[in-house]
Parts: sequence; structure tokens; C-alpha cells
Amino acid sequence: MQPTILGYALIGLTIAEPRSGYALRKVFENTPLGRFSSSPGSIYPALRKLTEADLLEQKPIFGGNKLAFHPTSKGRRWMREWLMTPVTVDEVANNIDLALLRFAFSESIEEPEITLTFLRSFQVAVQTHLNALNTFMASADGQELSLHGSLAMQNGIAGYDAHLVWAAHAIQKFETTKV
Amino acid sequence: MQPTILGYALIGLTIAEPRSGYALRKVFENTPLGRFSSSPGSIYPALRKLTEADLLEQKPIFGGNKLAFHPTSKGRRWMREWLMTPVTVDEVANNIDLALLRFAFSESIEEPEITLTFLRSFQVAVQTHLNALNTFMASADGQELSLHGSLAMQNGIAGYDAHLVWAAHAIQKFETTKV
DNA sequence: CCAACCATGTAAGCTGTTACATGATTGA
DNA sequence: TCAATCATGTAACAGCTTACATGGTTGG
Repeated sequence: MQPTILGYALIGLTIAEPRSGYALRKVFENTPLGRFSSSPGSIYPALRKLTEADLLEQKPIFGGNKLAFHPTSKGRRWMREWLMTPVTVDEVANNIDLALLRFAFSESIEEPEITLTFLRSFQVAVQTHLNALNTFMASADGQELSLHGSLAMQNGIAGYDAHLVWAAHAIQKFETTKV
Repeated sequence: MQPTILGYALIGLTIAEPRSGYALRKVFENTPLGRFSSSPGSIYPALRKLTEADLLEQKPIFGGNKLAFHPTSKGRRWMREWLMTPVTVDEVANNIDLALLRFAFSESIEEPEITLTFLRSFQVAVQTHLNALNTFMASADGQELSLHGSLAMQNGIAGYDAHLVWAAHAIQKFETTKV
């Protein structure tokens, strides 16, 4: 069973800190992770499936009696593998938000090398995609675009440019921090 | 019945040019609209629903005998209303791709004023959201972010900055073209 | 004590996915 | 003629949404 994106988000949050289902819902309500629904109808069934798949377990929080969801070792392993999956051009083109979500969660695996590997593959994928877009704009097809079409392309190119600049900056930060 | 995003995409494409369901699928396969699935299991049921809702109709293409989906007048009206819906901060924060899809389709309604109104509301929404992000970064909470967290925020801010610059540029293009 | 919040669930319904299936048309 | 492409569909299933429901805890 492959977790959904929501599933990975739940595992990632419990790695950062064990939480109750309710607390997880609050995270989705009150933080930039709000792109996920906080509806009980999505969270609780997802938690149950993750528990059944032995990726999460519910046990008392350290020094307390309340129950909270914790990642299992299998859960941590799967998360790590998800984060280590190289960023593809396809992911950059159609799901770049997902890539950035993965970057955010790479914090929970406290290994700078993993974040760096991720960022480098992100950089390569963005650069490759950007080259393709620029090539298209320079081609005959690109020259024939309507005003709307060419503006939409320009918007895309400017966005990927910003991502590229950011990636270089982020890599530099992690390289200097690592030392 | 409110069309889904896929539904609006289908109406928009048929406004640009009447097409068969198969031709619509090919568009999703071979263009930047590839974010939509081209699977028959999504397209054909969607086309049937749109036809039942009197937003599309299937009739012979001009001067031919082959059938193609055309927008009905109701379909055109609904599309126009969808495009005229102002961009909200929430849309910018969680669904900016959808806003840009609407921009792209505003080409099919050949009224520069509509595109301009859209772009201005896009610009305001992006600026508002950007202000909120910058305020957060300057706040105590923002100062306490981890390296991952602050880099993720910087990435977001840089992206919205690019959108803002683009919007100003696009507005200027349309204003000069309009004359 | 009572309102607000904590905490967890179920049921119906919609969309979309994958996989399977059918048959017509057309160009080499 | 035969392979590729055109063209349209169905069935099973997964995931999420909305709405409904229940009960415990806690602070004022």
C-alpha cells in the first residue's frame, strides 16, 4: 500500500511530533499546510489505513496517558524513501507543489545530505524543464502564440526561474550549515 | 450543476474550437494542459454531464458530417461568469494554478476588458497575500523558523513576487493592445 | 454548570483513476 | 489488408467532501 500525499503529510507531522488526529486536523486548519482538508472524513480514515499498514501506531505520549499517533520504524523508512525519490521533470512540470512539500518534510529526517540530494535533483529538473520551455518559445510554434498564450508561457518561465534561483540559494545555505 | 475544473476546461476548449471527445483527450495529452488526465474514464462521463446540463451539445461540425462538441449559449454564459469571478486571496494561496488556467481561457471570450479585470483582481490578491507572508516573516513567529521553514517561505515569497511582476507586465500589454 | 473545545467516527455522494472493451476509419 | 489511429464507452475501485453524530474534558 502506497500512502497518498495526505498520508505522507500525516506521517511527516507525527515524525516531527506525535499528535492526536485532532491535533493533526488543527495543523491543516491553521498553517500553510492548509491545502489539505482538515475534515474528519478525510483524516480519520487515512489514519486508520496508515495504522493498518503499520506505518503509524497509536500509543501514549511520553510521560502522559493521552494517546497520540507515532510513526513506526516502517513509517520512518517509507518517509525517508519518499523524500529520497529524485525530483523528475514531470513532477516539476505538473506537481511542483508536491516537490516543495517533500522539501519541507525533509526537515523531519535530520540528515542534511538527504536535503541536499533532494535540492540538487530539484535544481536539475527545474533547469531541464526551463530549457524545454525556452526552446519552445524560440521555436516556430512559440513565435505563433497569441498574447494570452505567450503571457501564460512567460508567467511559467518567470516562476521556474525564481525556483532555480531559490534552489541555488538553498543549496548554498545547506552546504555552509553542514560544515 | 456547477462544472468541475475539468468541465470548464472542456467548455473552454470547445469555445476555442469545436472538437470531438477524442480530440479533447489529445489536447490533454500533448499540451501544457496535461495536468488534466486524458483518460476516457474521466473525459466521456464529464462530456455527458455537460451535455445533460445543456452546457455542451454534440452536432456536426460546419461543412462536415463528423460530430463535435460545441458550447451552447448557456455554456458560453457560464464560462464567462467563471472567468469574471474575481481572484481571491484564498485562490492565490491554495490554487494559483487555477487562476492562471482561468487567465488562459479568458482568451476564448474575446473581450480584453474581461482579461484586464481579471488581471487586476489577480494583482490585488497576490499583493495582499504577499503582504501577509512578509508580515509573518517579520513577526516573532517568522524569526523562529527553522532553516527548512524559512527557505520554504522564501521560496513562496519569491514565487509570488514573480507573479506580481508578471501581472503588472501583462496588464500593461493588454492596456496598450486595447487601444 | 455550561459553553467551548477536544476527539473520533460514519454515510452518502461525487470525481477521477485504471483497466477492459468495442468498433470504425484511414494510410501505407 | 493490416496496423495505427480515431472514437466512445463501462466497471470496479480509491479518495475526498459534506453533513451528521457522539461523547469526554476543561476553564470561566
